[in-house]
Amino acid sequence: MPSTFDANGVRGPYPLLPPERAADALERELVAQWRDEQLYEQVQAAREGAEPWVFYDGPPTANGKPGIHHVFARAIKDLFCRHRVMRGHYVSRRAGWDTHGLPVEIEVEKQIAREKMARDGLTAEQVAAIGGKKLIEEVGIAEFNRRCRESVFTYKAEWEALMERIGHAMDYQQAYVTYTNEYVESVWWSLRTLFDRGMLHRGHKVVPFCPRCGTALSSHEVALGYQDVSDPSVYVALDLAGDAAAPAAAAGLRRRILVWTTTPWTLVSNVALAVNPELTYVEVRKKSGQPWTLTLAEARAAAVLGDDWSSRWDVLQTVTGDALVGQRYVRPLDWVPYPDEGAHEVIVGESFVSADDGSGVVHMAPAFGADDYAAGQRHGLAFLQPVTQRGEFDASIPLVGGRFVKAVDQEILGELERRDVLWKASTFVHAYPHCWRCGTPLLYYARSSWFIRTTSVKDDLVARNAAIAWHPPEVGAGRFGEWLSNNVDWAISRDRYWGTPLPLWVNDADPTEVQAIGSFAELAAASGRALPPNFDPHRPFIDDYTWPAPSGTGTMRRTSEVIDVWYDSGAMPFAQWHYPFTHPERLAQHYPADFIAEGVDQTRGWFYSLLAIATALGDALPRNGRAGEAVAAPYRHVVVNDLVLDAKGQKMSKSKGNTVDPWAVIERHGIDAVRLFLVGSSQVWVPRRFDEAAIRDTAGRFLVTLKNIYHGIFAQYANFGWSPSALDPAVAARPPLDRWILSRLSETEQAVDALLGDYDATLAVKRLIDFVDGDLSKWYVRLSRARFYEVDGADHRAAFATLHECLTVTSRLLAPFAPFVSDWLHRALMGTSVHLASFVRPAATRYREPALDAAMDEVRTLCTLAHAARDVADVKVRQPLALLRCVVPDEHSGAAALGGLIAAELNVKAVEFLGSGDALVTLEGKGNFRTLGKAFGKATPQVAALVPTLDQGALRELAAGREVRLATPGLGPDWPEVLLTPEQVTIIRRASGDAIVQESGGYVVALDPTITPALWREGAAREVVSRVQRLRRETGLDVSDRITLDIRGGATIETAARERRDWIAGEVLATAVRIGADEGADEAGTASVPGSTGSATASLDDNAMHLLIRKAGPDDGDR
RNA sequence: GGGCCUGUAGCUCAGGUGGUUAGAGCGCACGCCUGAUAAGCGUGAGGUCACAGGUUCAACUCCUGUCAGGCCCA
Repeated sequence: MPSTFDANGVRGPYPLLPPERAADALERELVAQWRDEQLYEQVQAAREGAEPWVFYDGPPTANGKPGIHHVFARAIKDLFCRHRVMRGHYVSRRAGWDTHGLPVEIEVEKQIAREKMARDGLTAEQVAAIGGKKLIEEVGIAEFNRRCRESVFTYKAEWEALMERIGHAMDYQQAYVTYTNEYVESVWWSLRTLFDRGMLHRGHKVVPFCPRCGTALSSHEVALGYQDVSDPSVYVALDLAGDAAAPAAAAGLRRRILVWTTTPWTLVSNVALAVNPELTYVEVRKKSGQPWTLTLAEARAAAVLGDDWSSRWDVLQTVTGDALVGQRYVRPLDWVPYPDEGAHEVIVGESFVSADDGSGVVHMAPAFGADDYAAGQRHGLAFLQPVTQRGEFDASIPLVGGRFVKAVDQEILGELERRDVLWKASTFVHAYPHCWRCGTPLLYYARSSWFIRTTSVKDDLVARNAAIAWHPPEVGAGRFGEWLSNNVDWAISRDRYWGTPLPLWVNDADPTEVQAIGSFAELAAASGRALPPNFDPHRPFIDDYTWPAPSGTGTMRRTSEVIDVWYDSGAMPFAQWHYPFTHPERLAQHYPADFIAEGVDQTRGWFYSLLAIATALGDALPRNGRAGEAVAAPYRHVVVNDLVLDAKGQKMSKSKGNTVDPWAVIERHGIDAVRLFLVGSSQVWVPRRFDEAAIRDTAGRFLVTLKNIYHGIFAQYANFGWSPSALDPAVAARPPLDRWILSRLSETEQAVDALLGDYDATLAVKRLIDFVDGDLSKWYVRLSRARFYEVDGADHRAAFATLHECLTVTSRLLAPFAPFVSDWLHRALMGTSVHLASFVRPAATRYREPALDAAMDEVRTLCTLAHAARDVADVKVRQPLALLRCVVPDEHSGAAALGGLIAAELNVKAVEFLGSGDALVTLEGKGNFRTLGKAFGKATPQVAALVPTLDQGALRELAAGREVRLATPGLGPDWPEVLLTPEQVTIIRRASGDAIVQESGGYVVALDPTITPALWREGAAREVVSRVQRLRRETGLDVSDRITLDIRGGATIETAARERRDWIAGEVLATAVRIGADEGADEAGTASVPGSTGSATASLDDNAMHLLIRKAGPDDGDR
């Protein structure tokens, strides 16, 4: 039965997995197989009706190629979903696509620009000068949006192919798409709900603005674009006016105040200066007697004027900031006339002014800074806005009119110099936000925008966040929590084209009259027009829907903006189900999520938009509590992963050219190894280096070991006739080694399951690798190898049954991390897909024997010491020795019962365990600081120092568990004597006698290194076997081929060989063993079949030996 | 400048309610094994646990500060 061949030429019931088989090829076959048998659908069907476990997939934008960091994030999502499925849950895994927004528009805009260059013969610079918005409006919004809709799925096929290749089990067939009418309608419903609750309002705010894209950016978008740039650092000294009482003024000196800015172009719009009322300011004059003074913060003097400033400057006056408030000054540039309203050229007090940089005096341009704008509101300052939305100065401005503000630093500086107000100009490098798509430096710019009043639910946001289990917790409590507590209203409108249109209609005669439309039906009713069958809610079509204002005057027209794409993705919990329009019960079944996982860069992105929208909507969503009533979060657990860096620890970026092509990496290592490496190398929330050498050395090696165990130990021998059957001994009847590995297996199974339940994938991987490598491969298989060479007999069956169980359970534990090789293994062993299996076995079938685990640990420690002793003795393991004596800290541990394993592993004839009472043992005492410290406090070191002085009698008492009284003369009157308990003293037993001793942590071995002539002969016989086995391999024989063997050598060798002739024959599968010339050995080289003979000469302790093997023909028969 | 994280062997990382000799893998050296073989195994050498103070009988671990790196935000 075992030597049958199947259609693929594979022998036996267990398919072979040769180590040279490339992981990539094996995985690709499984990809195809899974597709053919619709494995994902099978898995989902098998769990239909089971307790749901809800997962949300953060939708990616498919207009860029997926990178290795996507593989990382998806490996995390996938593994927890797979684990929960195998745990018995129904896990819906609906993919989604984020399809709106600037990223899409930018791509299409680039196409349009390229086409225009080609068509009109323009250069890139000429096209860029036209500006994005003009370019788009030239082709028309309808055409532009049509192309956006097309472009958004440019890389959809590649995404889907990669996701399939990496084994990301997700439903891509029914993916939700944010641009669909259903999705948009749900988003409208939510916005109308917020509008009705008074949470949607129009405001005027300073926002980060991209002049090229012509749009404001959300804070999460700003976060994406910080770059280190060199900017001007400019000090201007402005003339102070008034205050004739000042000493310098009385002395007729010109008085100036020093102001620092990094944006000289905003000086054009300067209307005020701000000082901190609490800070101390000084007015200084050069000792060399120039006719002018400077005023600045005292704390900044050294930094601005030099560390030795006090030796070169006199302080004329020291005042606090509030004394400066209200004083007048002369603005640096007078190009922009003041409006009728608002104060100007005045010093105001503001607490945000710090003494950490600059001069302690800040210039205020309310149109160009959030702080400035707020100060402008507080102090009623004038508002100068000489800059267009394209970031260019109005044409009416002298010198710089029509120029981009960031490009005219030199002109401005020159003008300041001419006007004699420039004090000092240099440059400095700092992080400045840039447009995350086009790289243009952002401007802070006051403009009108629509906001969600998230500040009104701030407490609720914080409370709901507290209900989220963050992995790691510090992201939720720190990074995210800190930020939430400083929440500002969410600016959701964008002056763009390809996005969900903001469903607000405003009366063109009275902007305070606003209507929110919450569904397509409402739109039809309000506009009095039936919607066409091919209704498209996007621009520009939606803008055609207008109607007479309900108030009687004017026309309701849609406000022109679209919404922030983060709102789209944050609305996915309900919008993916077209809530509340279709099957509203579906949302209740899928809300809230049990689990989401994304990169840390989503903290202010999707993590926030999900929470903000859910909180703002409150009880408009099912199972979401009432606003203000902290009960629920839209996701219960979130696993946050950090960046994937390159091998040198550098951030990956296209510009550095150090990005990794996932396909190439997968081809080299297989995705299983890549996934294991990404998840297992360190906690996922720590940035990790992507190092291919490390993949090979860790995950790759682990998988090779696992395949070796299956192929090299299990399958090729099991195919001689073993398969699970009733003939296999019951677990309790198997040898200790088998029971031990099964006990370790059960412990690993429980640990991995618990760790995954606790969202700790990294530790789970490490536990599993430790089991396979440390316990199964390095110990169980190595010590059991000989048991796999036969398939009959109880011991052999026990070994096969044990290893079969270990491999089967291991494949299940591995399935969430390495879904391919685990599935291959499970199918090979059980005939079924691992992904349909249960993650853990029923508790009753998990064998545990903790005492055996502990005893085996001791045995392994003793073996380590014994190996070290053999090293010291310089006797190789092949040479048998007579005796090894062992001592363990607890003489009643179970290690002694496993002495046979030590004897076999160390090749010694006998292993003895010595107890405290043994004459060969001397005891040593050592203080146990942990227990001594509790009892003796400050006297601990003195008492501990006395412990080693205890005599053998006292130590034997302690070893027997009795207390000992100890006189302590040096300890003073408080401690004339102490009572030592056994817990306070660690007893170390040392074997003594004529032996090589190794000791560690209370474990001692003593090896007798004597090699008697009888032991030498036994060693020589083993040497012969070893040489013959090597010859067999070199000759290319199969493991089951029979041979004939000729041995010739000195008398000692031949005597040793004759003594163990039958044993040698059995070990090397020899049908005949001839020893010495008198037995008529053939001469080497007479073989007729090439490759079937081999010979070798070796020497053993100066005794030469000649070996000749010959493949036995069918005629040789058994002897 | 603020928030969060990190700093342990040449490299990648564990760990510890404070307690005796701080661990693993890789790499390195030496050796073993030879029916897992373009495999397997063992032993060993490598560390003032970033630095400085403090608390304590005892600090790599707790506290404070400093330095360096990372991420996020100003």
